[in-house]
Amino acid sequence: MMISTKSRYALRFLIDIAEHQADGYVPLKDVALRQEISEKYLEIVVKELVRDGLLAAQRGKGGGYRLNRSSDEYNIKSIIELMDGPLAPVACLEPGREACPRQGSCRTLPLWTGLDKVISAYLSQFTLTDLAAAEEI
Amino acid sequence: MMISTKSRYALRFLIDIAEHQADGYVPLKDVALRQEISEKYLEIVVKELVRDGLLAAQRGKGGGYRLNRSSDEYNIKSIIELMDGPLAPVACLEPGREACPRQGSCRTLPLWTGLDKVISAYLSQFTLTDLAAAEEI
DNA sequence: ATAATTTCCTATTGACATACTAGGAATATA
DNA sequence: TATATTCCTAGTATGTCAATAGGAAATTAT
Repeated sequence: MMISTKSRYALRFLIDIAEHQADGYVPLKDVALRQEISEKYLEIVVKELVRDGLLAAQRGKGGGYRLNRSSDEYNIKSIIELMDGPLAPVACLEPGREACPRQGSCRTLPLWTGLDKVISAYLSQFTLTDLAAAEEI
Repeated sequence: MMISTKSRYALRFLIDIAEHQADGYVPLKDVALRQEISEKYLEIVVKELVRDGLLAAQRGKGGGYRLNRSSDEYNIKSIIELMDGPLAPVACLEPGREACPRQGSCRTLPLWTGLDKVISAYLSQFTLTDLAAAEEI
């Protein structure tokens, strides 16, 4: 398993907001109830989404969260990378990493590079809109 | 990062054996030296490969390991699953798991199912032969 | 036979990340 | 002013991963 609970919760939170923000700010409590996720843990997840500008937050009574942009501007790959860090299947492919000394002769590197491409390409093609709307992708 | 050190070492071990077994049994020590992997840890990895019939082992002086079949009969996906367990990107897709109660309404499930397919399809298409031979895949 | 080599077996450990909990402060509205 | 909500800091339990340690069993080369 490679996609963390944090990423999965973040996606479900964003989708839930996308589906309910028509009525104004959506309180975290409501999402936690609908999605059956611990409020306290969800707070931690959502904090990062706010900090990175994906969500607008409003404190106090009547407050909550709403999306900062239209839902087709939220790329799925970006969201996951925001929560989990690089999607690279092996450490030596993570960005900002010094080159592995075995790189030249490594028989497995091309395999991992290809896998990385396939995963990135797949996740890059979807946005929140796709997930909120679709029964099937 | 999703591919464990165990899987990566297993692949490198098998490839190394494939490239050197012409001379007879290949001792673990030699592979560990060439691949710069801790002998003791490699033992643990290799033990599983033997137990599952991928490798034949010969004890004592002049002993070591060799492949049990021809190298194009070693599927990469199978090897990784042997070491790491299911490749499913999320727990709810792991085989032998009771169905998630939210399954019907889950907005993210199709995403994970699709990702799982893409990863499986990619890794299924290669064998040890491809890795041992290829500079590029 | 014997020494050397090699696999096999059991146990332990340190480090780290993940998922989650707890309590309350700050803020805004009804 | 009461209430509802986000925000902030801290702590914790659990588990997994990668690696180490020490030696027993087996087999061969000499």
